Amino acid sequence: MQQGYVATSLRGITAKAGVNLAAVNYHFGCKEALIREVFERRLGPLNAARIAHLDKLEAAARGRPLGIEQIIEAIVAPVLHVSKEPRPRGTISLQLLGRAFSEPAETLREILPAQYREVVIRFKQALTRALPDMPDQELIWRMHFMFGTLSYTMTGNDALKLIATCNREDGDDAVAIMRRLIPFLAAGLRAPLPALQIKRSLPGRRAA
Amino acid sequence: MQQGYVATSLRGITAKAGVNLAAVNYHFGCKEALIREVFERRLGPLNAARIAHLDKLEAAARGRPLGIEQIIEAIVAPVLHVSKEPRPRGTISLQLLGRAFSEPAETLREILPAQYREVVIRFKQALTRALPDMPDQELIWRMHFMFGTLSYTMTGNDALKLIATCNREDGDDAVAIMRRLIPFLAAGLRAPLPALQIKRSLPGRRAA
DNA sequence: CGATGATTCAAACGTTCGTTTGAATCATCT
DNA sequence: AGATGATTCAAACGAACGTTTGAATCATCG
Repeated sequence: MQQGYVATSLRGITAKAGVNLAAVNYHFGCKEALIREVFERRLGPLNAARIAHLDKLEAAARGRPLGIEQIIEAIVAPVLHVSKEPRPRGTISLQLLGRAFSEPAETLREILPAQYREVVIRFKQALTRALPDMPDQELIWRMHFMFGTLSYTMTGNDALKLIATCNREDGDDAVAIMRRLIPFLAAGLRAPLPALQIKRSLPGRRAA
Repeated sequence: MQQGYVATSLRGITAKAGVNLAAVNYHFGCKEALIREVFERRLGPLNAARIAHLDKLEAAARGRPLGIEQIIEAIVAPVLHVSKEPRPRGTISLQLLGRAFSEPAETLREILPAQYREVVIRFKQALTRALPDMPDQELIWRMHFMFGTLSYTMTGNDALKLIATCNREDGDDAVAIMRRLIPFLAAGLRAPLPALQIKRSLPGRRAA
C-alpha cells in the first residue's frame, strides 16, 4: 500500500512474505479478495473500537449530549492504537487506511462504504445532538472535511515536509499529531455558519 | 487520473485523444514526462493565481496582517476558477490535483514539492503574521491539516456520499462547497492551542 | 516539382502482471 | 506403513503494459 493497489504486485507481496506466488490465488482466490481481507482485518477492529468508545461515552453521559472533543477523540484514539504496533507495521497500516479513501482502485470503492457505514451513522447522530443548531447539510459537509483531514494525515504524505523552510521536529509521533488534530477539528466543527448562500435568481423558499 | 497514474495506460489516453499510441513517446519521451507536463500545465497557473491573489491582498493591506479568511480564500478561490471549466474537464482537473497528494507514484513525489514550494512559503509567511501568537510547529501542522482537507475535498471521493442516510442536495456545486470550507478551516486555524504535551521522562529544556 | 525534415502510423519487442496447472510435498488418520 | 486430502512449488499461460522501429504521410521551402 505504499505504492497503491495496482502498483503492488503479488510477486512482490509473496516474495516479501516468503511464500510461493501461487499461494495467494490458492488461499484467497484472487488479488482483489486478498486486499479485501486485508482491509476487513484492519478496518474492522478499528471501527469496532470507535463504536465501542462511543458506546462507553454515551453510557457515561446518561442521555446528555457528548462534547465535541469527546466525539472526535472516539474517532481518533483507535487510530493511535494502530500506530503503536511494532514498526513498520503501525506506520504502514495507517498509510493503508488513510490512502484507502483516495485510492482510485474500484475494488476499494465497494469495501469502504460497507466498513464505514455504521461508524458514520453513529457519529453523525452524536454530532447532531452535540450541535443542535447546525443544519444537517452543513454538518454532513463538516464531517466530510473532518474525515478528509484525518485520512490525509494518516497517509503521512506530507506536502510541507519536503519544503526546506518547514522542517519539523516531532513528525513521527502519532500521539503528538493527534493531540494537535483534535482542537483543529473541534474548532472547525464549531465554526460559525458560512455566510448565507445566495441562490441567484431563485425566488424565495430559503431554509430558516 | 480517475484511476491513478499506474492504472492509466497510454493506450487508453491515446485512444480517447484520437491519436496514435506512439505519439506520446515521440512528443514527450515517456509516460512520466507526459504526466509531468500535465501537472505543470494545471498546477502552474493555479499556484500562480494563488500567489497573485495574495500579492493583491498584501498590497491593499499596506503592511497590516491579512485576515485568516482572506488568506484561505486566496488558496481556495483559484480552485473554483478551475472547477468552472466545461464539463467534465473542470471536475476531473480537480480530482487530478486533489489526488496528486495521495498518489503513491514516485514521479509525483518529485513534481509536487517544486510546484508548491513558493505557495507554501508565501502562505506560511502570511499566516504567521496573521497569527502572531501561534508557535511555528503548531502553525505548520495546521497548514498541513488545511492542505489535507482541501486536497481531499477536491478529489470528490466522498466517503459519506455512498451512505444512504447522508444524502446531499448540492453536492456538485463547487462554489457552495468552498463557501462551507472556508469557515471550517479558518476556525481550525484559530483554534486554541492543544493541551501542553507532556514529554515523558525528558528533563527540562521545554520551549517557552 | 522534388527534396528535406517533422510527424503519424501499424506492428512488433521485451517485460511484467494475475492466474492456472500439475506434480511434489506435507499432515492426518486407519 | 499407506492412503487421502490439503498445501506448496516451479513453471508456464495469456493479456496488458511502455517503448521502439521503420515505413508512410505530411508540411515546408528552394
